[in-house]
Amino acid sequence: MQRPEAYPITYGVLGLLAISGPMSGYDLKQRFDHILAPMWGATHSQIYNELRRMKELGWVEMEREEQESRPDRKVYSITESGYEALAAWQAQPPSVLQLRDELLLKILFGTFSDPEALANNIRRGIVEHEGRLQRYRQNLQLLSFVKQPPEPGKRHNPYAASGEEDPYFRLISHFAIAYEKTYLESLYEILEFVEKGEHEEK
Amino acid sequence: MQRPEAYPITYGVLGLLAISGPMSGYDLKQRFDHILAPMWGATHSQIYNELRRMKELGWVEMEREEQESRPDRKVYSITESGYEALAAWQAQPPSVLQLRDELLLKILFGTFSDPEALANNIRRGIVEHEGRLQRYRQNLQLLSFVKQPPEPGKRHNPYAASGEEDPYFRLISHFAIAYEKTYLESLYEILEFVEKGEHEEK
DNA sequence: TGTCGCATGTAACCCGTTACATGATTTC
DNA sequence: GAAATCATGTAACGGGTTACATGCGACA
Repeated sequence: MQRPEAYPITYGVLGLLAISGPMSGYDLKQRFDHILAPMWGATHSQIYNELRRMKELGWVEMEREEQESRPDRKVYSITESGYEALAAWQAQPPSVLQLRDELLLKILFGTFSDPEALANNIRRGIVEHEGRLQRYRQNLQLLSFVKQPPEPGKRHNPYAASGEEDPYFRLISHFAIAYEKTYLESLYEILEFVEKGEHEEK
Repeated sequence: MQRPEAYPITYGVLGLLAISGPMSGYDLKQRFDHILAPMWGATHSQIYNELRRMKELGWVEMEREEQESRPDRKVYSITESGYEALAAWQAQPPSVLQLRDELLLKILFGTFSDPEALANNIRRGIVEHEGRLQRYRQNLQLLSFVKQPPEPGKRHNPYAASGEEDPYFRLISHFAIAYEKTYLESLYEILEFVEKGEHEEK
């Protein structure tokens, strides 16, 4: 079987260009961290890589934007061929979700751990996920409008162009919020158990 | 910064040996798929690799078990030095959780997708996660006793040896069930929205 | 006759991570 | 004067996946 020409991360960048309009690699990284955080992560080096790949495939175009006293911005936009590639990927069955959660792994083997150290790590996890929950809630309030100035003769996100919010972004944000709430509830429950054991130890 | 001597997957295998007792690589793969499915995945080739790594580190020992008309089983058990390594890892702050969910990615860009194809993929996701939910529930009923015959002079899971269930396994299973329920609720909600749009399209 | 389960490995590949690199401007 | 932001890249490395490899017994 031959290797695919693109990967989920590729389509992640492509899709962001589709729903949010033309952007530089730098902007894409910021957007990625806000909007795609619940489902995919990417470093800036990866994004620049995918942009090069997609340019070679003809899925995106690049326009240089000159700036004084700063490096030029390279603004990428999705092409018609890019829209087709995006829809074709979306029609394929997705790969199976694979979690990789080191905190849960440490908890599972809790019998062999120092209770205090374990409790500390659970508390760290709670702080981390409380932060995520807040950010996702802010996303809904601040970023629910995926704005995009309509350009004549070009395709664009119909919701964004009309000033409405993209309903899929709202659905995914709800998902992310529900997810974090469930995650946190479990962590609090587990912490309670570990702290009880910590107490009995003394 | 130098590379670590071991990784989460390494400790996943090591921890399984700690809570479930001596096992072959083949057994570890089966256990892994059942117990660690909610938080980490591993192929058999990876497990054999980690066993080799840990044997070199002195964290596990191997004993060959001869069998007629089948390949010999190599039974691995955790050493005292392995227990120490496990606890040391557990005391370190865990790496940040990074989700990679291709289905959510496809949904987020739903504006540009064929609604019927998208709905089909959501239905696939529902089937997948309903299956997971069932398996995690069965885990709780069938595998809640992490049995392990007590061997004199050797360390072991105190819960398993006494015939009690490991409370951490129960907590993690509860987590996994709550997680899948939340995930499914969101998928049903999203499917409803997509099907409504599908209908209006006609 | 063929596929599934048992049982253990090796080889190739690449996405994703980490570190390195550059350099101006603005903020504390 | 240090740190953060803007802005774009390259290089090295390895964990994780996929495919290849072997061979017996049981079961349909």
